[in-house]
Amino acid sequence: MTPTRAQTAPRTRIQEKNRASILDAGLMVFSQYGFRGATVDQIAEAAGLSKPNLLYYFPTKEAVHTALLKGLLDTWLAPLRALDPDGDPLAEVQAYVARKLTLSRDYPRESRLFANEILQGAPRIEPALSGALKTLVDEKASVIAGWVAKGRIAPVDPYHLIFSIWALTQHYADFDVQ
Amino acid sequence: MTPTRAQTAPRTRIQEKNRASILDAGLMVFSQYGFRGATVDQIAEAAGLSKPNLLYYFPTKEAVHTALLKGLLDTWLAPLRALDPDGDPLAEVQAYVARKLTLSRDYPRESRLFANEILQGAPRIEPALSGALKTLVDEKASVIAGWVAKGRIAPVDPYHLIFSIWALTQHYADFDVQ
DNA sequence: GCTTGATTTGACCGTTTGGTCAAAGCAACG
DNA sequence: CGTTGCTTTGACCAAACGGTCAAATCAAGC
Repeated sequence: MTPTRAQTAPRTRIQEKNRASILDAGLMVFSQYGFRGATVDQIAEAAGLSKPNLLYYFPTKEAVHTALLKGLLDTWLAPLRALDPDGDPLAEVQAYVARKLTLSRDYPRESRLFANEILQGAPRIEPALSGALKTLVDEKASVIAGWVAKGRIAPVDPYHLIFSIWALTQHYADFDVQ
Repeated sequence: MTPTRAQTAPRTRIQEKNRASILDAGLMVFSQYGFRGATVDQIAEAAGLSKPNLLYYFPTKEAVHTALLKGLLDTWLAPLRALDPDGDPLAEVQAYVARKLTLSRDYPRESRLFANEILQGAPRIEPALSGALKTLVDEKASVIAGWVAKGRIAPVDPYHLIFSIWALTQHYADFDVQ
């Protein structure tokens, strides 16, 4: 009925394949040039499609970008989500670092896309981020603060710790051109 | 004679003022949207000038960007350059961190401009960077390696150390919107 | 106040951009 | 084979883009 396919569940095999190609191409182009710097033609060519064909699967350029960010958040938040308040602090933090590092290494384009969005003041991620991510960060920061209070780890600012790990792992991905 | 003003030495008061306005505006816009995402109109408006008037001082959009990067490198390399091989290792590294942190805090836009350029694979900075910066980094890395060899500091990979400091300080600037 | 050179701008140009649309191609199923 | 609905595309559009140009404005010395 509606000309544009549903975002949630691709029906046919060909739709699944093309949507995947577009997202993959979009990830590549957006992460390099940012939202405004990326062109639909560029993404379409990288996906092996014509421009109108791409617009058949995603109504606008922004729709591709939004879909990427949405799919990204889950993956990106997973390592932090797994931080267990009842586990051994040092082991938990080390596990978190390891997971985050693996992510940044395995998904450098996702990491760059995220960094690029942040650079622009996160205008498109704000709704999804300020809700889920901020809550999660606050929650896990209080977990770390609890460990500090019980003297189980050295006294550090929890936000500083999360932030430092994030910065370090992300930059390993961002700067791998050097 | 030539319609475009010389890049090196602005003559009149008004030229100096306008060139400064343009560079300031360009820094703001480029650091947010990247090279391709930034528009000349946007920069001109931010500088309080008309588009043709901006093009009167800088022949192209790329000229503004190049001028910014060129002026940036000196400032950016200064903290690393000051690392003294004959000084006390710990004090030297701490001083370097402090200088770099101050820079990233005082010049967040410059930091973002640099990060944005890196994200795009540094297509415009390559000539100036691969020469000066790479040599400098290699040089200072060998200084740190010397300290390690003499047992004056804990054994760390010099590149890893420099890289870590860079990543951390830079991200303090990049992510200050959060 | 007139001249000279620096400065500023409105109008314009060719290209690229995001997006539309009608028509064509295609696969599957009766 | 013919119909039905999914897929693809060439042609097109209005807006925005980087950049040009001739003409207007301005500042300053004579």
